[in-house]
Order: sequence, then structure tokens, then C-alpha cells
Amino acid sequence: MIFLNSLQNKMGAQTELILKTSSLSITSSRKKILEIFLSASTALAHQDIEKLAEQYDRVTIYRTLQTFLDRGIIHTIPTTDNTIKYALCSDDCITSGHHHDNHVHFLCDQCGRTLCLDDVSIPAITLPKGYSMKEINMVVNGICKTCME
Amino acid sequence: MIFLNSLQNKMGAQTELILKTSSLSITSSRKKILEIFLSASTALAHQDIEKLAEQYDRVTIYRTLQTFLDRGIIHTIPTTDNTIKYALCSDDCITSGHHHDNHVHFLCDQCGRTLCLDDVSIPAITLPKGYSMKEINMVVNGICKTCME
DNA sequence: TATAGAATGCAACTTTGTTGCAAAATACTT
DNA sequence: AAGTATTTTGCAACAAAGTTGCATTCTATA
Repeated sequence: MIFLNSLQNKMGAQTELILKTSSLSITSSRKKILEIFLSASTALAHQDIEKLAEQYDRVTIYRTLQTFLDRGIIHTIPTTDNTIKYALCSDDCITSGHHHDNHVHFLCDQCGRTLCLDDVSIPAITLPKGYSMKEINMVVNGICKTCME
Repeated sequence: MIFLNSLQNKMGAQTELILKTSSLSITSSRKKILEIFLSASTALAHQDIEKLAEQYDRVTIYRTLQTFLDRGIIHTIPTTDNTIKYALCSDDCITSGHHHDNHVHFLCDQCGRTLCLDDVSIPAITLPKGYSMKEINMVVNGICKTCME
């Protein structure tokens, strides 16, 4: 019990730090949603968060996610089933101010989870003349490790 | 006028051929939606099609797009703003039966258009052990050629 | 601790997508 | 070419997803 409290305090401290770094006021809904992201192993849909933070209003969750997106705390992942998925940005992504999330995302067709393949980086490509690149995303569909077993 | 008719006949023949190839019955809504795709230079959202084919019911458009997806006539493009965009598959994509759409897609942040960069193919990547790949998508955001000028 | 400013919850609304079913259109048979 | 089986369409009703305005509550700060 003491151990559990200490864990929660740790996470509480972490969420407050993230909010402070982004100069956002510290509210319980924001902390709760950040905690959800920190303990999630996969990218989350709005609906997932709604279920895990059901004490908060749907509108609040929409607005909080939008705020986090604006501040670069989270990012969206383009998915082939065109559901919106959100994931935490990596540390240096947040601190560096602008968004650069250079790893490949994996969408499991069986369990439906969206995973960040942190170790697989997106290869460089050459665009036709006249195009300017700002962001690049790579999404792979298939069966994930867990579902293959 | 004669010239215009001949053009429309040409496109009519083309749309009917596509439908026949996929063993779909030929209906005016399907032909209309195919014509829209054939004359579009960019990928289209459901909403775009609804505006361009307003004589048809919303439900019909949903069902037609789903049918075209099932037959591999069109494909969806994952976008970072998480709107669903549809584009015609290339010829060999249709005829070969299974879908393989190996080019990079470009999303212009300025004009909002989604373009198929047919000449830029998706580079190969290596997934971690245990993952199986079925489909791969690469989406680039930035400013397109037209908007840069 | 008082207060200005920000965030939240609620209600009402718009947009987007789905389903069942009767009517209409298409394909097929003869 | 006409009749019939099958498919497709449109309508209605609904469900889900997302948005907006405003009054209330909470947070930061002096």
C-alpha cells in the first residue's frame, strides 16, 4: 500500500512536471489523462481514454487532447482504418519544442492495437522537385508479436 | 458539343469497363462516382464526393465506396488529420486482384489536397522479430508544388 | 486569501456513419 | 423482347462522434 502510494506519487510528480514544462495549469483531468498515456503500452483512441477517465466529461477529454496536441505533448498517428489514435511524444520531442517523431507505427489487424516501433526509424525519401516536406509518417499493418504467438 | 459527347462516352465506356472487370452491376451512381475519381487529380473525402454527386443519397455513396474498396477499385489513404481519403487504384492494382499501392502519399498543409506521388515508392524496412507485415503506408505532410509557386 | 483568468460540465446541436426495409433498377433466362 | 430473380437504391430512423456557448468551478498569483 505504501509502495503503491509511492508509485502514484511518482507518476503524479511526472504528470505535473509535464504540465508545468508546457506552462499548462495543473488540473485533475489533465493529470488523469497523462497518467493514462504514461501507463499505456499502445496508442489510444479517444474512446479508450473516455472509458479510462469516465469521471470526466466527454467534452473535457476532447479539449484536453486538443491542448496536448497543440503543446506537442501527444501526437496523432495516421491509421489505415482511419480512427484517430494518440500517443505520448518522446521526451526530446517535448523538450525540443517542435514535433519530430521519427519511428514507424504498427497497427495490429488482429488485436487492433497501435504500437510505436521505437527501434525502427523511418527511412529517408526524395520528393519530386517543388515539394517541401514538413512531417513524415510510416504505418505498417499486420500481426503483432503478441498475436503471432 | 459533339466533341463533348464523345469525351463523355469515352469516360462512360471506361467506367463501365471497370465495373464489368470487377463483376459489378452497372448503375448510374457507380458510374458517376467512378467518373468523379477519374477526373479528380487528388484523393477525395467522402464529403467531396457527396458534393459532386449530390443527386445520390448519402447512404448510396457510403455503400458504393465500400463496394469499391472491397473490389480493390479504390483505396484509402491514412492522413495525419485523420480524415478518410479515397483514391483510384492504379491499373495493375485493379487487374492483379489484390491491393498493392506502393507509392508515397503527400498531404498539402496549405491547400489540403492529398496527392499520390506515383514516382516515389515506399522504401523497405525491417520489422522487429515476431512481427508480420501485410500493408505499408507512407504519408508526407508539407507544401505541394502548386502552393510553393 | 481574494481575485482574475482558465478549465470544466452541461445542454443543445451538427456532422458522420449505420441498419432495416420497401421500391426501383439491373441482369439473366427463355 | 418480356418476365422474373437478384441486386441496388432511397428513405427513415437511429447511433456515434465531434462542436459550441455559457454558467459554474477551479487554479494560479499577487
